[in-house]
Amino acid sequence: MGNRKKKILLVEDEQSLGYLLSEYLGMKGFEVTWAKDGLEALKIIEKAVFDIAILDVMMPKMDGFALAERLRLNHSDLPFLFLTARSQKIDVLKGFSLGAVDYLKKPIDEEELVIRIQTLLSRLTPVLPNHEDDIIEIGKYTIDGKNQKLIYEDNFITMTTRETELLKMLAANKNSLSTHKDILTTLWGDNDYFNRKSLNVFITRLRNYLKADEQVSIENVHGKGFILRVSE
Amino acid sequence: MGNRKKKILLVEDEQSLGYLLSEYLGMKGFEVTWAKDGLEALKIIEKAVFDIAILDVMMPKMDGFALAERLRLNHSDLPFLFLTARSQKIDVLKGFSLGAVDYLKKPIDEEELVIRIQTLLSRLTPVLPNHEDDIIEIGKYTIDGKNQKLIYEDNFITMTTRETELLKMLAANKNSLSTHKDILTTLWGDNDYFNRKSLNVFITRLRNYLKADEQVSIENVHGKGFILRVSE
DNA sequence: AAAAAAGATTAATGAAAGATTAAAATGATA
DNA sequence: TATCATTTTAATCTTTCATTAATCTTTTTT
Repeated sequence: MGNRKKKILLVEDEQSLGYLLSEYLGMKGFEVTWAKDGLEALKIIEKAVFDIAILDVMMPKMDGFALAERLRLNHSDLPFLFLTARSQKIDVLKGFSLGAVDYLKKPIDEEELVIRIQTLLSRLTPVLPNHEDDIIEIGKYTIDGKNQKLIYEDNFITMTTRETELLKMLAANKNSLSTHKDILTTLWGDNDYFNRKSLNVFITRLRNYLKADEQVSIENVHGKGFILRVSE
Repeated sequence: MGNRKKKILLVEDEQSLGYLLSEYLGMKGFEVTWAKDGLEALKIIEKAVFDIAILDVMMPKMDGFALAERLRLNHSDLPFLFLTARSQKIDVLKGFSLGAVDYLKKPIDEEELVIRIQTLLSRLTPVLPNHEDDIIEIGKYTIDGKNQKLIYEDNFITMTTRETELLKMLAANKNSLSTHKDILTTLWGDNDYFNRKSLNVFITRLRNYLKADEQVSIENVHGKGFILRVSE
């Protein structure tokens, strides 16, 4: 049965540590793919299946948390563990709430890392059917995330990838604020002037899709972000 | 090795067609035995070994299907092909499920018949195992995975291995996304640029096969994969 | 109330993905 | 080895979609 090489996605911006870890883990019989930042990781993950991901928390642009959030949205079945230099309680909690399965503080003890990975992999193996349906109900709408459909009564619209991600993110905390910053770092990987403009375009498009049910609307909080409002 | 004359059992009640075919096939180097009905065929088959049988579906007393069933029971290694004037979907499917290797509609094109017999004889040598039926219904189509046939009303297409695998995979989760990644890793074993191009070619071919029933279509989800949609 | 900032809307653009057809390579058979 | 079916690669055309741009509206600040 599961005797193939386990695949690890390592996301680490720091050259020396990344190299060290990928070499060491490779030596230990894992198949390691090393991504230098969150965006690269997302691209890689579209093309291959991994058993576990190791994420550095501190990275430029899309940090470990933002990446984890993104992973939760699209690849909810991939377990991950965090590497962190910081070690405040708040960070740890946030990580676990995002679905982290473990936490390791830098400097890394390579042997311990391998042991943790192995126990995690063995523990997690039977947890495969975590492959939720990815369905969210919003008023009279149903968001089918997997198929990128927005279903209303007997009809459906095929949404683009960005539209789907954005709507899912808004829906995930409906009736409460999704800040520009959160949305942009999670979905775009970077919070700048142009991406914010882009976000506005998508908000307009979603509003269009959602206008059949007047119980549902996307509300702007000036200077802060957006709220997907569902009154019932 | 097999350079002896191939033996054909022709079961055909109609005098003129039976005569014509046995003469023609004899001329083409086959050794033909002509039985005028199912019962006679059974008697003959007790005494001699044949390479292939050609059965008319419409015969008095024991029709082609009944005979095929009987052959299955006693001589499961004898491949047969049907001749039929009728051409309802149920017939075609029933024939394949009985183990038919091909189907020919009357009026018979003798040359085509010879070609089909020859290819069947060469192809069928190792095909003995009579495993599961492997039948999937998609709209008005029936996918016969075992025989790699796509059946639509009175017609069928013989698909290639890849075509069949791909269609089966799409059909296995119809109306829901099959990602590039899944398809390519499962069917091609590797998810790269060229295989994806190859996949596109097969999608085009399948779309062609499927265009007779407009309830059935293969939908693209940009950047993600394909959905075999069946609207009903 | 005027000016400035943020947001909304519609349209234009360019790069990437997909579709299609044909040609070449591969692999099995005779 | 030549042949035939099948798959892959190539070349070309079309569509899709995120972004950018341009313009208009609303909100906030002064």
